[in-house]
Amino acid sequence: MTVIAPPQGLTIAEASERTGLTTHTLRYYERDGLMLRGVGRTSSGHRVYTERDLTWVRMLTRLRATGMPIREVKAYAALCRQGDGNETERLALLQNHRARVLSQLAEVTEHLGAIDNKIGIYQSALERAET
Amino acid sequence: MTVIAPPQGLTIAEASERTGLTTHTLRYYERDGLMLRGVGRTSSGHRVYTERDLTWVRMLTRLRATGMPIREVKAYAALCRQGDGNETERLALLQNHRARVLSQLAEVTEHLGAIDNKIGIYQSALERAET
DNA sequence: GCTTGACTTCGAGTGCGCTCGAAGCGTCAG
DNA sequence: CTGACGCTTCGAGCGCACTCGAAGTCAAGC
Repeated sequence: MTVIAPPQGLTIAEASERTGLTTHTLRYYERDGLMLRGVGRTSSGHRVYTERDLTWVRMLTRLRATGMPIREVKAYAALCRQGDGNETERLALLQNHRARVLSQLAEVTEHLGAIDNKIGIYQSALERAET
Repeated sequence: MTVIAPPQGLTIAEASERTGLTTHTLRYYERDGLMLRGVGRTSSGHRVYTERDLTWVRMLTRLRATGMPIREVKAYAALCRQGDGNETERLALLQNHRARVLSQLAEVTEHLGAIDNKIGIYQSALERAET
């Protein structure tokens, strides 16, 4: 019967829809300690997602989408959870990640260039064949 | 006792060194049908890698490094193995892959931008803190 | 008051791509 | 002749990130 999300809160189904993650994955992330804090519950135990939760999930999604392993996201979440005073560590973690992503982008781009060459070879072979 | 590579051939250890793949991985690729043709053997059954084999392994590495799944590499290998006449399919496969890689690059780049913003925020927060 | 269905927890299962270990053999230095 | 080494095959195991299924609960509509 459609759980009514309490004022300002979203059900897990709504959170799923807005983040593009499945409800399974959202629960898994919470279980695994990737959320900033445990997600709130209604009196009946249903999850209530706030906008802050969604904002965090979106950040988390960016980290994951750029290849940060779960365990490192977890470490970052732990730092944020701890509160003020460790900004230097958080910054270092993100900069580290940034460097890795950049070098991976460069690598992929280089490989792509070689693949493009191959594509070019097939294309001109086919052109020659059809004349 | 150091297997003497036959004229123009390389042992799996040498192939490993030149490709950066472990001998385990090289054997696994062959087992799994990713090689163009089975790698040659000496009379005693040891693998003999030719330059052509290495060239193929390097292509294969590029495909893998850009995220092509093993099963698709296998499909591409099968097309090449089949010989002339399916260049259109090979081209389509590569172009398809190229498109996926490009959109993935774009996505990662976009996420990276957001992460960069976060980094900027931490940096200016830290600067403000130390004055 | 009963059915419905979206939620809950828990733990097991899946797919991918390696990665590793065990057991055996062939060749050569000593 | 012996021992060591580097290969061989085969099959099992692993790490990651989900993904799924089962069994139960709870609130609302009929």
